Amino acid sequence: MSITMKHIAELAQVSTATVSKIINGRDEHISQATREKVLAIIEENNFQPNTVAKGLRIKKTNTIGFVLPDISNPFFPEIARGIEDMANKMGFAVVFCNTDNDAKREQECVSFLQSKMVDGLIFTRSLSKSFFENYLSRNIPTVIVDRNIDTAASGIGKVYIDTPAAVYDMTKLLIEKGCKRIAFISAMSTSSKDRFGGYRRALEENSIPLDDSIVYREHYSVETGYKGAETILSAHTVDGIVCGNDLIAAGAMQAVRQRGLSIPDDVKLVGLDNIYFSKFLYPPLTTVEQPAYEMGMAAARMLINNILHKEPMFEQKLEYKMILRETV
Amino acid sequence: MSITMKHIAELAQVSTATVSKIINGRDEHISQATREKVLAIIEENNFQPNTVAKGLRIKKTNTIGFVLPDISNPFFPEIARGIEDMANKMGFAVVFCNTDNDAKREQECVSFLQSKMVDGLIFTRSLSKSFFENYLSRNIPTVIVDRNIDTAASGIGKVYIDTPAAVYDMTKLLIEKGCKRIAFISAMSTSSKDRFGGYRRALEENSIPLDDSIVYREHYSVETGYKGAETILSAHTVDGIVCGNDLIAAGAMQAVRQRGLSIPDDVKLVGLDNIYFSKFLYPPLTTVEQPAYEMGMAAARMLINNILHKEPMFEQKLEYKMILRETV
DNA sequence: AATATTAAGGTAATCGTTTACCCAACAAGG
DNA sequence: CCTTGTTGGGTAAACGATTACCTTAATATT
Repeated sequence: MSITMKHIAELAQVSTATVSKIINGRDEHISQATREKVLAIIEENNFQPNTVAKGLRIKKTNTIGFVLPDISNPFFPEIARGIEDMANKMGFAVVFCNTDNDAKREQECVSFLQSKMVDGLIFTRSLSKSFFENYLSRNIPTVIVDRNIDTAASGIGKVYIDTPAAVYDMTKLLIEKGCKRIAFISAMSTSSKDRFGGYRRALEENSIPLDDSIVYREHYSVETGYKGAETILSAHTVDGIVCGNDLIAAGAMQAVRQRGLSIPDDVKLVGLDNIYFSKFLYPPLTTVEQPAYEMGMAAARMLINNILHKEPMFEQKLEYKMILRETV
Repeated sequence: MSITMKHIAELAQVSTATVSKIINGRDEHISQATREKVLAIIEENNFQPNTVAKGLRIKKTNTIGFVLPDISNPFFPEIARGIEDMANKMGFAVVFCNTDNDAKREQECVSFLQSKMVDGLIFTRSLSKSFFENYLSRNIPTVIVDRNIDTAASGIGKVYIDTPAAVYDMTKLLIEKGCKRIAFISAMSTSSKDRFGGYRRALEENSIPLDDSIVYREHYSVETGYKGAETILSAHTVDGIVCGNDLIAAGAMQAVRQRGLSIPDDVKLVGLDNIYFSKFLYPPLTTVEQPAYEMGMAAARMLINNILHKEPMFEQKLEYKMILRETV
């Protein structure tokens, strides 16, 4: 039985309208005396307006939803934190929803968040574009982070990093370091402009033939890294491995080491993401830093500016940075 | 301008009361024909009741709040995910709130969550007990996870692990492995029954004198681990280090290695938490697994059972497990 | 002096659901 | 035929805030 505006109004002997006006700064026509009295009573009773009721009334909840595959995947908490911090700074809350990369769950997340009247949505690594196209009709402000999906002038914001270029750079680095036979382990993807594209382009430009038998693609997970490296190394000899992300690199490193091969002498290896733990791998992983926290901030900023001031959405490409450590 | 129950009612030519009853299964007095018609229209229009309005009306939002220090600290996402999964399974949403270990922020988080009418709260590593005592008066169902705080029969639930015992076990392990001079690096804590207690007890029972100059306490962070180990090793020789958590261990391992010392030959080292990356440290870290995910699940289950069925809160101690890897 | 403006604050509808009651029609029992 | 019960559903008041529109009194303008 929490305290409401009505209680405050009674205590101050004014109407709830007056209290509301004071709280929301629409108080040009309220006397200083009344204002102070009401404010004092609010303070005294530790009154906090019910945001649920407010949200219902004004049809704005000052809440945004963040749809992500899995918060326990080490890459996402950084983004999440960036979103949270910026959102909080701008007066918004954020509610998370994990999809586990399942299209149905994703649908449910969106329905759920909409029923909570979120004012906007941030997606990361959204899957089905069919879903997406469908979803677009609902016109709720949306930004996608960390995926350069083709949204054809839809009014959807994007914050991303040119990962194919990063993979290109890393592959080239391996080539410059003398690698002749470079494997690729990453997640499966139907998109043409994904990480694999960067790998292929680097090989092409250096006249190294692409060899499907040393390409392994499954998920962005440690397990994929381990299995991929195992599979490849058991049948082939390679001197370099390009990993789709740091998780994969961690798994691959385990497999390499278990085969008694040394990193970087026998095989050099690069990751992508620079997650928190990459520097503690052994040897410390050479990777590229994706400014995850900044991406989160940028996404939240863009979204909330759109919600609040109708500022238009746009595409924002953030710079990555190669982190040279000891695996090459 | 989203679709509402009123639209559905109009389309079906019934009252909103009827629609509501059907949706909520209070439909003993609704004919099968009407039920089917309404359901079909709901389906067709993809109608989702507005949970904000519902929450306001029934004073239940089916939402719980999770107050934590920092989601980007690798230990928390696991708990968070456990909470989320169990909550979702039981029909609840969870909204997160990061406090950054700041008492004022913590207050704000609670106010914020209360204004969102959350039905219950989960805290982890809450700081100020003064705050806590104060807060208790508001009687909203609460459970604390991962901290054995003394709440004196307050109706607050607890899910925790006997970390002092775990630290005791780990210290003893070091002693059994032949360590004679064992440092301790952890976070500062005023609680008597914290990790330090386990360390001290193990030393006492083995007649090893406690030496304050090889005890370093600051935060649960990599930096603390690094600085602590540096500080201690620059002035003393030790052959074992007990670390308050795996983050600290990771930092300490860096410092040890930088001094040219070998792990585990020159110095043995144990952590606590078994975070995801501990096995990828070099060498893989010996630590104790705290079932973080299970803790999250247990906490959410206890809380929601209390909310839903008034089941009483209780204390739940979860078992830890030593994970023997290669740092001892 | 008559009128217009402004200051200060109140009234009541509204947001989308839920639910305690109410009502009508019909069947069964006495 | 009258009462009672049941079935099928509607009415309207909440929930807690916001806000367009009123009202009243005081002051300013012509």
